[in-house]
Amino acid sequence: MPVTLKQLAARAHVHPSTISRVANHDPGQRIAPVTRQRIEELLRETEYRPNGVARGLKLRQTLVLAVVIPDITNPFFAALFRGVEDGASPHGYNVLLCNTDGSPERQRSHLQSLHARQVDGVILASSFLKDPAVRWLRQQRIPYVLVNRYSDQAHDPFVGSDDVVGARLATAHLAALGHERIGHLAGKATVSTGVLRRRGYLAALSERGLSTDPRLVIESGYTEEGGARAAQQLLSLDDRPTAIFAVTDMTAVGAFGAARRMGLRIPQDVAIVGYNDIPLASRMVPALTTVHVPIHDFGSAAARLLLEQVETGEPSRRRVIFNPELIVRGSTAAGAGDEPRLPTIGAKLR
Amino acid sequence: MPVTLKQLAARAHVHPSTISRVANHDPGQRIAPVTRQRIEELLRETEYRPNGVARGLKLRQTLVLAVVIPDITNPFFAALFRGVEDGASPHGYNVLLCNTDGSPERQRSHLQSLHARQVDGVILASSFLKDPAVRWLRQQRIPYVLVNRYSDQAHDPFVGSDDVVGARLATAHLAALGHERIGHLAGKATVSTGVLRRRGYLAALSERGLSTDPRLVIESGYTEEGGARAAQQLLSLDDRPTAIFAVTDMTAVGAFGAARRMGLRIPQDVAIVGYNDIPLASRMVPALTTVHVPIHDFGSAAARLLLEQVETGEPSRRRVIFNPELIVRGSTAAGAGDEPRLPTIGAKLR
DNA sequence: CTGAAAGCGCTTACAG
DNA sequence: CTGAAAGCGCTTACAG
Repeated sequence: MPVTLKQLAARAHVHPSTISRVANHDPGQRIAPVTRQRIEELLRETEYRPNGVARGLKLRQTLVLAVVIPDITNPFFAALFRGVEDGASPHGYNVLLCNTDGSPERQRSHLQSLHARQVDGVILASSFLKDPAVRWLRQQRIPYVLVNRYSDQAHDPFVGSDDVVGARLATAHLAALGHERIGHLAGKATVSTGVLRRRGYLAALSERGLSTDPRLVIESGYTEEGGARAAQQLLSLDDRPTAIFAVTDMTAVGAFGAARRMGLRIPQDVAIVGYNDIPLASRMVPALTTVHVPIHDFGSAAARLLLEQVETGEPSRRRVIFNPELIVRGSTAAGAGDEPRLPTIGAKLR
Repeated sequence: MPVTLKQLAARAHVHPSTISRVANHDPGQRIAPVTRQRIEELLRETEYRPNGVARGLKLRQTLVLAVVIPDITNPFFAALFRGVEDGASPHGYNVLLCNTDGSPERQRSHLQSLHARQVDGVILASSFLKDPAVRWLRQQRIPYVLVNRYSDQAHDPFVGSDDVVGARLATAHLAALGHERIGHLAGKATVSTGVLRRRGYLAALSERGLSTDPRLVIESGYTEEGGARAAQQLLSLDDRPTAIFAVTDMTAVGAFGAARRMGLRIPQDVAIVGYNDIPLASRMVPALTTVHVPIHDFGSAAARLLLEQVETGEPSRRRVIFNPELIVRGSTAAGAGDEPRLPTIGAKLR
């Protein structure tokens, strides 16, 4: 049992409130230098640290934040979490991590549990479009920030990038390489990134005058397995696409695997572009062309937006939008990868 | 503001304690079925959830655990965390995540902060040999479990695998392939995995009658960058090793990069073995031969050991040791990789 | 300058 | 069966 104020007070022959005052360096009250010194000595000696739970109850502030994500084993969310912790930790906050696996029920139950625990705020990276859970957060006046995925356009504090722009960049790049049949491993229709990246993909196609064959768009969700499954389907078409834009790097990884299993070469038989630029992307062979977004910055910006609200006590609608940036690597440009020793077999592109 | 017991009591015209009793389904006390029904209805209607902070103060139990690790962006720790959450969450616990980046100071300060917050227990995967922070945990009677790295042999509750056995497996495999100059990217001398895996490596060499050239052992630490640096050094030797055993998969990833940059082929010019079998290992090209350990199980077993202590109130010295298992892939056996379409250039091994 | 009290929201032993 | 009280460990407005 850690030492308590009352015990310290008994030892110092003063009232607990006096100890509390010097422990908190209370600036308003002036304490007699002699007693202050005596108490400070005692504090140091006993390594007194106020009980955070009691403090939280009294002050209505727990100094705990929560990050709610689909899955921490997805490198995107690991980098995001680091950003949050790096942003919040210097301000004295600890951060709870909750994985939902993309399930609205788990998200909901986590949020309720976090609320009961009186966390000071939550960063939500797993929200759905028109997510009732987000409305609930708003209504409960729990400070929150949405990251990467939004729920109601412009209604929530948000950190992310312009997904339409990013997806257009990716797709236009493939078109510029001469691809005419470009497939899309689509995110979910219930998630903003799914809808917007699909929209960007379609926009780029029509800007280039390319037809938009609906059979070339298959929902993959956001997992490697989903990407593999959808890519396999796409690449089994009679007139299969020569290029694929995957909604995330992880689904692109799945597509890599599927292509390999089908004996297709990347990028010669099928070019692949991902989204996010997770650390894994540049290490793949061939390295993955992708849309770079500053993941760590997403996290730290979200922490900043959240702490702002916590400290002012005012909800915010601020949005921080980063610019997506295309990174061309070997998975779309034969020979441009980081695998110079592999013989280039001659691109088929026109 | 969530609804409180007092408010509910006013609405139901009963004493707060009565509400508390039915909310907690207090089995000892019997409540009049009529009032119970009325109150249950009210509870449902208001979605009452007891304030966890107040409850924590009274019950001296916060239902919060903490996981302290070097870095969540290392896939090993992400999988470990999932194991912990999956093990603890069904029991009503939330889990704080703290990254130390391998710094004893950060570890120490996180631990103190967690203690002040009265977390119910901590899972520590970043401990050093004879770690004073671990002794401090013991002395403060904070329930804890060490994972993967131990501090004082057999003195702490621990979940992990036999690192000497695993390292011997890896090294013996290389020797069996005919390698005679086998390098080692070593962990730190201050960390159990570093010491034990180095020991296993040396044991395997001497069992095979191979000389142990000290220049072939270079400390890489546990990061990709460290692995790249150390591998580069190793591979620059006049009589460079033909095989490398890396203390972890992440350092092996660094070694891959270094080898590539030096124009060396894997496995023909240099064979590489890692440790842990993170998801990335099987996706590399060539796929990484490594020592498999059940990372997710590490986490859930640690959660189990921790909750055991929390619930009994007794510290434990139980140890859960999993068997490491060698997984042979393309990085040591030319042609055995998952990249069948790459031309095999002819192995140099005798 | 310091003490004493109230109160954050809960649980539970004690009465009745 | 239910109420009233005490107390978990803190902070802070109020006295003096």
